[in-house]
Amino acid sequence: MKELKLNVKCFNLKYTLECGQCFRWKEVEPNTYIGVIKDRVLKVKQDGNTLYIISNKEENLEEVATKYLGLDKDYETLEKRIVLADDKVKEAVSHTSGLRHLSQDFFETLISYIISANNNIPRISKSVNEISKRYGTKVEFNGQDYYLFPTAKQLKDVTIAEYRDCGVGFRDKYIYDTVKRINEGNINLEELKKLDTPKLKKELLGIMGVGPKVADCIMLFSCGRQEIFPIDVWVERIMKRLYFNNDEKTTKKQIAEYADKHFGCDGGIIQQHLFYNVREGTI
DNA sequence: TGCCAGGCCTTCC
DNA sequence: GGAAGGCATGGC
Repeated sequence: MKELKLNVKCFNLKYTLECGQCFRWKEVEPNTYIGVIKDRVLKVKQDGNTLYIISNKEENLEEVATKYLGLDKDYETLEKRIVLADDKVKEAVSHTSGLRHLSQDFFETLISYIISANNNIPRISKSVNEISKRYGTKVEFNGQDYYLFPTAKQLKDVTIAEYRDCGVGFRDKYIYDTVKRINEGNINLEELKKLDTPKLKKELLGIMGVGPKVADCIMLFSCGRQEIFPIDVWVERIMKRLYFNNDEKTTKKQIAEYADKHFGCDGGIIQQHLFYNVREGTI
């Protein structure tokens, strides 16, 4: 098995994989993670400015890993720019420098974030893994079995009750309906991805179980819309504390407007730093 | 035990 | 258009 070695700058594997944007990575040794992405298993280790990557599938590995991990983007310039936003952002970024957005699969992200509604990260992770194990393609890596996230086609005959058995709770019917519509051609993800952001959001909001926050996460994490600033309970809390004098009456709309005005096209990554830090208790 | 989690849907004004 | 209530389930 050939090992890919990549030189990186302004990249932190731990922050990138543990910031809550993805659900299928597991730390197996210090600074070493195994995860399943669209079509393969990756084992990634970071040692300083070097990433060591092996996979069950070596075809296009460098290209796939580079794109997935966001290594084709200039985060040095980005971070230098976002810390100028204000001292609160600067403080947050000082704890989590090197955190990047991944470029994740659209369908997997859609289903995962439908599951995320009023849920917690460990349980989301558990459900996504269970769906993969039951319905996804099995692949072998280092003598162990892993499962790709299933395609819509592979989920064609799955019933609402079977989703429920995967631990998704009341979101079972939303997943069922979404998969059904995709398989009927009623929703075409490839076409959606080409839409401009307002149109894309409108289409996503037409999917059962997808509201404003879930739509935002999908657009940010799998459609490359970097300016999107998702507001969940954690971000709402920290934004109120940092920018609205802890005023309980502050609305999500006010927070969204503030983020748009002050963070602009960098809203997405700033949100991610705030989210990670507030959960860790570092801001 | 009761509250909370990367909220959304339905119902009712 | 906005407010209130319900919702599965595991962790604390």
